[in-house]
Amino acid sequence: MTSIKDIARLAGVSPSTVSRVLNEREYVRDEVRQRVLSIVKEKGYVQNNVARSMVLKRSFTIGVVIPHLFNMFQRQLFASMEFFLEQRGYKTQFFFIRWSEASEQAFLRRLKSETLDGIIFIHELYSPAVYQHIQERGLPVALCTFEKDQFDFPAVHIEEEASAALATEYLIQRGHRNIGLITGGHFSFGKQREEGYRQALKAHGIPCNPELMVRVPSYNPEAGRSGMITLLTRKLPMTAVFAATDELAIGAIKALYDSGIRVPEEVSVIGLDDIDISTFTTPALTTVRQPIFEMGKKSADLVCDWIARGHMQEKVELFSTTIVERESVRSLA
Amino acid sequence: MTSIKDIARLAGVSPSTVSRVLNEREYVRDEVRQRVLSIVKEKGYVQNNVARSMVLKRSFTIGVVIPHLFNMFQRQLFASMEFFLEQRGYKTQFFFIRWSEASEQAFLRRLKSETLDGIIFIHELYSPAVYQHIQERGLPVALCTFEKDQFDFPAVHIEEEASAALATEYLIQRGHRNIGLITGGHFSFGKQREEGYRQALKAHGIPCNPELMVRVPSYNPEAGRSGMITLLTRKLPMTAVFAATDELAIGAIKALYDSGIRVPEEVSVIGLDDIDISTFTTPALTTVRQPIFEMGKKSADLVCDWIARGHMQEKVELFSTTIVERESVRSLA
DNA sequence: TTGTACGCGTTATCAT
DNA sequence: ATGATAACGCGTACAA
Repeated sequence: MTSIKDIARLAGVSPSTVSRVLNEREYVRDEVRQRVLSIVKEKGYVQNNVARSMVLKRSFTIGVVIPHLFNMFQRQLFASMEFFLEQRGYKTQFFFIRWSEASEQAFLRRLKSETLDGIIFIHELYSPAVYQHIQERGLPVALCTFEKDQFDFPAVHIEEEASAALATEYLIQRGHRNIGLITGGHFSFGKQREEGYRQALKAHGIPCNPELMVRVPSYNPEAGRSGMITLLTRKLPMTAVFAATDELAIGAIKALYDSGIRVPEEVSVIGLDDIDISTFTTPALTTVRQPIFEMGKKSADLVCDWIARGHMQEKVELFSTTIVERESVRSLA
Repeated sequence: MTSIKDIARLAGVSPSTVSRVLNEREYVRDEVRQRVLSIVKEKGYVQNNVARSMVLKRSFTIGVVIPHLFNMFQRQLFASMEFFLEQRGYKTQFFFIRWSEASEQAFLRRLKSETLDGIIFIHELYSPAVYQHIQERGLPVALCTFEKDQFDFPAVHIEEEASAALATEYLIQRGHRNIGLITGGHFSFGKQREEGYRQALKAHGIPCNPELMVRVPSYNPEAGRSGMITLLTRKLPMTAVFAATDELAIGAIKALYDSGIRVPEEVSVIGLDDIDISTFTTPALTTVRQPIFEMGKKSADLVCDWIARGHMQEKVELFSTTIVERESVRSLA
């Protein structure tokens, strides 16, 4: 590969001058600049990033931590991040984490050996070791979709409880009283959304029936299906279900369909997230919209601004959510 | 950050010795090795990858090129790749490409400045410049889901035409004669699948009606919906539709549902890919299964073996496909 | 078995 | 305005 020295030699200047031209530094005689540039172009020379980040101690790379089996919501989130990160001149390096202590350990090792300029988490880690390392290293960071109270990291997410309450309330206002819940045990938001559901019920004087609630081990359609089957076998009166995520809702609708129960005529279903595919389910899913795109942008901004200014700014950025009315909820008028 | 020199000093040895210990090189006195190792552990020292790849001219990183708005099929594919790549000790670096000449150019520039050990394409580029660069550089490469005849690169994909013919044939065998097609114009596979559809029709003496075929600009559900609407407005007799991808099929089913046409009672729909979500549509999608997981593994193997052996091995790995019978196709008995 | 010296490609500092 | 030199952290000949 041709290096900066080759270019310097061919242009009859020193490597420093070439470097100055390439990085648009200081004053270089225009004639010299043109000469260098033309040779660069002719030779198709490009700076070696490895060498650059070695001396600069920067990699122009932001890490994004995401579950290995990321769902469609996270997929949209990180597409958004990658977009804005690139706009600001950063590359994105993904770290896929599996659901195990070992995987988190391995990640920490990798993190230490990597030269990152910043990092964004779309995935809540359990072991605090990683967060500790980041804090000690002073690495610019942003948490997306959750918070970590023990650490003073900026976070962007929605008002989880209020959003879940919004969904539940929507059901209540349409006359539903026997409302099921499908949520997950992992991650903060699963419990927070359950809490929102409880609050909405309570606010309307509806008793909270534990038999109407299930916690599934994951947040994907398969889990939603099994959760709904569980609810169904309990044979309780139930006219509506709030699924803590859209993917859960999709699985729930499927279970209903397989049992010959019509949605929304017999049972209404509402989700939370508003992922792309929710427009395309039959019936189309009524849900609560997280501003995914904006949240991705905000996360990117948080980290990039931190890097640019040299210090952290805001602590928490809360996004509000809105109901998206489609076809999966019926009014019990 | 603590460097190899710090460890050396603390252990009372030279940096080279530490390096030898870390890389399990040659003979190092066991006592010395233990001492070094314990200090490494104590200090939580990890090698600096940037410096390593600078001197080694290797990065232990495989690039994966993927469309910026990758679909669920590609998502599963690259999850599989990342899994196997990691198993073989490689990191994965993603390159998201947008649908434009400029994006491909930008990618080429990045590619040149990056130190990659190999690269996998899940996305067909138009400009040959990138392929040329890779060939000249002798970079180990694998193409996944397509081939590039002009270049001698190993490729893994399914028998596109045969698979499309399989889907069409499945419809024909169930008594369908007026079979619509929704496919896309971009990428080789769109045309190949169209060709398979034509062949199957021809093999059964069914005339190919251009009015029954639409080409949409993308392969996602939204495109599938608009494609189906187009077909519907032509008001031709049509009892079944072959959608070139599952996502297209999902959109097509949606359009049918919105028009009050029941699937499969009035119109049958078959897809191709068998992505995860296809189990959860209503009705569940009958489709042709690509062995996504295995294809991801094979792509990873192709590149890793090339690196290990120093030269390319197989040229093309063809995977066969199978029908997955679910609920979206009806027999016209 | 271990240490010394050099080089990888680049940028920053300091001369000139 | 430009060049020489050192430095980044590591691996590897080669010397000891």
